[in-house]
Amino acid sequence: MSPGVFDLLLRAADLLNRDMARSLEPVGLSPARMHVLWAVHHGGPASQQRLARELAVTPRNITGLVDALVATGFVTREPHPTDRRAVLITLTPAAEEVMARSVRDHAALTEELLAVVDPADRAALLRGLHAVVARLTALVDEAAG
Amino acid sequence: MSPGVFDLLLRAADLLNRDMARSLEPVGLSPARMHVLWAVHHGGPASQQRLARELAVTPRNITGLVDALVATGFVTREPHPTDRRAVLITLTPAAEEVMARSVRDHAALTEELLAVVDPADRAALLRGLHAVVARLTALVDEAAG
DNA sequence: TATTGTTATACTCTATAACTATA
DNA sequence: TATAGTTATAGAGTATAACAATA
Repeated sequence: MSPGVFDLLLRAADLLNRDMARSLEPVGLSPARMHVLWAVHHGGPASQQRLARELAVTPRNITGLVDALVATGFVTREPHPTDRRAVLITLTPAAEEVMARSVRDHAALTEELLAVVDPADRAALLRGLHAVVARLTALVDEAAG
Repeated sequence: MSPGVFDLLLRAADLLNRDMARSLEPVGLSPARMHVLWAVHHGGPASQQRLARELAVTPRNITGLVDALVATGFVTREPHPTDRRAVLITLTPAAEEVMARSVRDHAALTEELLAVVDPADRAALLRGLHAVVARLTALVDEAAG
């Protein structure tokens, strides 16, 4: 029996993580820190609480990631306009540049991956992946309560 | 524009990792340790060098994972029959049980995921994933040298 | 009283470098 | 001289619990 959806997705996951870690390394960013930048880039300046919710991680964890991103010049902690307890995590120009390049690389890889798929299979592949991701999302949400 | 292959794969990867971590937790296994058990289960008793190569990780890292698996009763270090420098990592009955259940869960999830895909799309989905994984493998291998 | 972020502490995974015992 | 594994050290990511400041 050839590998099923599960095996293929697992393998793809591993490879994607490897590839992303490799491409981030020269910029001095880890996957976890990139994830924070990505969340701020889509979604705008965010409180650490919001980031914790979006990355499904503890607030304490965000404190550490933001500390590192501040130290390396990718984000700043700005005062929240209406809540003096909170901060607004904001991207620096350096981070905006990284994100712009990331979006381009991202699009290039999407094209490259789709290019190796038989044109007749492309629509079905995307539909199938959508369905699978939706089911997985439901499973995980359900388990998380 | 709806999400492309890349986004869908990334999302699926994240969800799969979450789901696997969740299902392993009650058994007292982390993803990295499970990965070791999996490599020994398929492939038979292994030296730590072989495991390091298969998991693409340093030998020192394997020492730590094996230490933890020995301490929790999932593997034993047996003497290598012909090389007195090496050891053979072997699964305990407890680990064999865990693996048997894992294989069942694995098959169940594969079926469950495929079930939500339109039957007319299934073959194309598998072909497409195969092609994408092959391309990703080539990209990563090429980058690794 | 509830929420935002931080200090304190700890565990897991990972890496490099130096060392030992054996090949 | 090269290989298998370990000791020593370090850093990143993650978690819980207790605490301060503010809402």
